[in-house]
Amino acid sequence: MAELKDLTKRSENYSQWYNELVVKADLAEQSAVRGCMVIKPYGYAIWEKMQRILDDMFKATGHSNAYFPLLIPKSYLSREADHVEGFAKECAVVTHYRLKNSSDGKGVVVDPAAKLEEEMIIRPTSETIIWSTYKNWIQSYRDLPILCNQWANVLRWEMRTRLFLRTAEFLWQEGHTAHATREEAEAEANTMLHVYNEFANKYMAVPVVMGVKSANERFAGALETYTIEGLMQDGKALQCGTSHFLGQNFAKAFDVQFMNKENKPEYVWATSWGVSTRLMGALIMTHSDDNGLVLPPALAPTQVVSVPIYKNNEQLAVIDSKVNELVDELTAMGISVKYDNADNRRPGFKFADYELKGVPVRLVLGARDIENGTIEVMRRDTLEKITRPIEGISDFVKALLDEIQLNIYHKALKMREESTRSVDTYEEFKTEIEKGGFILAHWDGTPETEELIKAETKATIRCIPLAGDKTPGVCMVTGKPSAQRVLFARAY
RNA sequence: CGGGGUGUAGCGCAGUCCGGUAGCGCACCUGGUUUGGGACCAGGUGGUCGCAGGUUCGAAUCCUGUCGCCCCGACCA
Repeated sequence: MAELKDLTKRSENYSQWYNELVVKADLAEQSAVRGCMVIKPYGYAIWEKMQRILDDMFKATGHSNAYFPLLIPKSYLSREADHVEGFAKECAVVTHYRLKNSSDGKGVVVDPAAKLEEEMIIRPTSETIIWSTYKNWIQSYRDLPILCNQWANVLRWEMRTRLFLRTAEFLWQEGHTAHATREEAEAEANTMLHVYNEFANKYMAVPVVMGVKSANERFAGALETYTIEGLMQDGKALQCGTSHFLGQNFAKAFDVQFMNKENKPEYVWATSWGVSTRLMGALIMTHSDDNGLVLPPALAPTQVVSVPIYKNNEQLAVIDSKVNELVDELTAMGISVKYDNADNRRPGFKFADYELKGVPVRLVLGARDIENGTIEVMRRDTLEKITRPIEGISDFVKALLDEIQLNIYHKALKMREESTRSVDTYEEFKTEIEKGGFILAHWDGTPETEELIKAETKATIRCIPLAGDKTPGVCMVTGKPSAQRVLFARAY
């Protein structure tokens, strides 16, 4: 049972609030292993729901799951120049395959005789191992497309870590597809961006902006990186998912050619795309409040919790039978419901605990309600309590869950819209960026200008939005022409 | 790798300046009364004070060394 001390207020120290919430809501904790995280059962249950929905969406768009090795020979990583440069600084390396007893009799040491001829990298991402494999799978245009996804863990040796947002090891899915034409690969990258967009908006209730990354922020080895960007409650942006058009870079690096319909050899076109347990961070930082987690009904492991209030066993027996009926009804409607009649916690404790855990709806039934034929309904998003006739309560709860899902989305969307503004001068930009949020501004399209802005303000271009205002203008820094406004923010 | 903190019960901390029987809150256990928003009363369990030396009659406290962790920065999804 979680310890139910009050959380730090969000407004006082957002980072501290976030960390406490993750730990106290029983989602995850820091492991003793450097930079790594233990995802606890409650947190994992949410991740599993995300996985299941995403997996269905991938299948619906024609993809299949597969699995590739954790270890990547060092030479593979260096085949693609940009790729190795992007990841080299954060790779864990396996150099030996055996331990032996220490000569002083205490513990074990690495056996120097067991040095690997070629070191292995623990995958930071799987493009290289997968493309070395795809080489053997592809001879003809008839072998294409290959549409694979894998659910896996990856390791990036980060300097500083934060639960869910940046951990050394993290869980994710990575899709890796191979196509016969450029158009098809570009369409695939675009399709998956939209899958992520739908998932974030519809299921996570996290409004995101779809866009293209600038060259500086592009994935190492990609020709184009598409992204969904969210805005957290503290005004910082969070990259929630990316989809990359890789062109023929990896096909060339791993010499993956196929015979096209004209019987001519051609390099394969590629995409990769991924979302990670970082989405858990996005979920937490978008909706939660000072009472704890607020979960969208679509992802809440428990959507409804029922708590009885009674003075003696006779009363409890009556309430039990009434609630059990209700539980059956709700379960039959596909709603996950928990009846907590454990008598080792008092009602007030349970209320606070389920609020901390973000359960969307709470039903309270007491002797008073039994007499009146009523039940108390509390919704987590607004914390409003109402007492209603118990008759027809299942339908009411089902509708309420849908309403909560929409309400938290609109609340987050409203917050984002209020935190998004356009500026035209660099001076104004410098003032506004201090207040947090998204800023739309003109940029001349050069990496140099972007770097200057980053160095002076810590703000980066989150993306060049796909939708919205496409009016040209002039760069706020250099005065050179700009095709459209781009989205700036300080980011996690 | 730089700058700043910190290490005392499962967790959060006081005690360290000025050496003298190791404490508080939470959690946990037992019994009772309670139960419509984080219960109360009584009793109880639990700590080689990060580690190693030194000074002293006596060290959580002073000295020396060492290790770990946290925060800020560089790096980054």
